[in-house]
Amino acid sequence: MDTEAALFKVLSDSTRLRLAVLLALRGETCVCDLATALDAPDFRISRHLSIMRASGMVEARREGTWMHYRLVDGRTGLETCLHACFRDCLHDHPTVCEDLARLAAGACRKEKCCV
Amino acid sequence: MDTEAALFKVLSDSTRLRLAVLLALRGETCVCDLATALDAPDFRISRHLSIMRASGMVEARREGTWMHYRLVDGRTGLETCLHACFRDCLHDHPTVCEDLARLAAGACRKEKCCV
DNA sequence: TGATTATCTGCGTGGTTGCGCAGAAACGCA
DNA sequence: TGCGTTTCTGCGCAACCACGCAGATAATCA
Repeated sequence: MDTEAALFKVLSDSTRLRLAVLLALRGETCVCDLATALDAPDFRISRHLSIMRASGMVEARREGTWMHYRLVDGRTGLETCLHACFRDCLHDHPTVCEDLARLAAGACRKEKCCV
Repeated sequence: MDTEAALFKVLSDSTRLRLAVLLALRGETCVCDLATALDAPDFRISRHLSIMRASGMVEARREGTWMHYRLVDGRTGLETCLHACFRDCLHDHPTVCEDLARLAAGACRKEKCCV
């Protein structure tokens, strides 16, 4: 049961939970866009993503200077169920809506990122 | 989003996660039976239940010396979804099965409890 | 090579967490 | 009131965690 508790622990921080929901809704996204979305310093986003990566929840793909993160497909029933929770129960959460709005407004200003 | 993260935080400890799943599967159960099920000292169970109670996840009902705890009906989509996870994804988890077996073997030896 | 941009990481700090022990509280009963 | 049972709680301790800062690393381009 430690494995399952560890999964919940990863989601027990609001920064990481917001990242997980964003990745579930938007798919692959780069660090700078995630930092814009959450209005948080990039090193904080990066550190939380590395925690999520170590737990196996997300994977990373490098493209030039940019790192693109994405949610790994659920490998257990619990993981799959939680991903569904992200999409179905949290997609209209005020904070998530704000995050998405900031992302839409601020992303891709750096032209070569996330095209 | 802090509210939702706090919900995950409650479940991020394996003792509390086991308690939540047990209560989801068995319904109302008293502290001594939960301590038997998890094979853990009663004061530890009690403390974790008080954390779950403070978060609004469980409610308690006193009956003489015994305290019976039960999962509160989900009041948000997320809570309801998580309860479904407990029942659908974790009911056959080895640890949960062991907990249920200990409970079946050891419960109600104290005749007046949980009849 | 050197500058620039994007991302990551070592470090110190303050705050939180779960633990066991021991004892307290709540209740029933003689 | 006094005893036994069940449950809860104050305390001290060791481990963990998220934070910001500052600097390192990685890749691109002039």
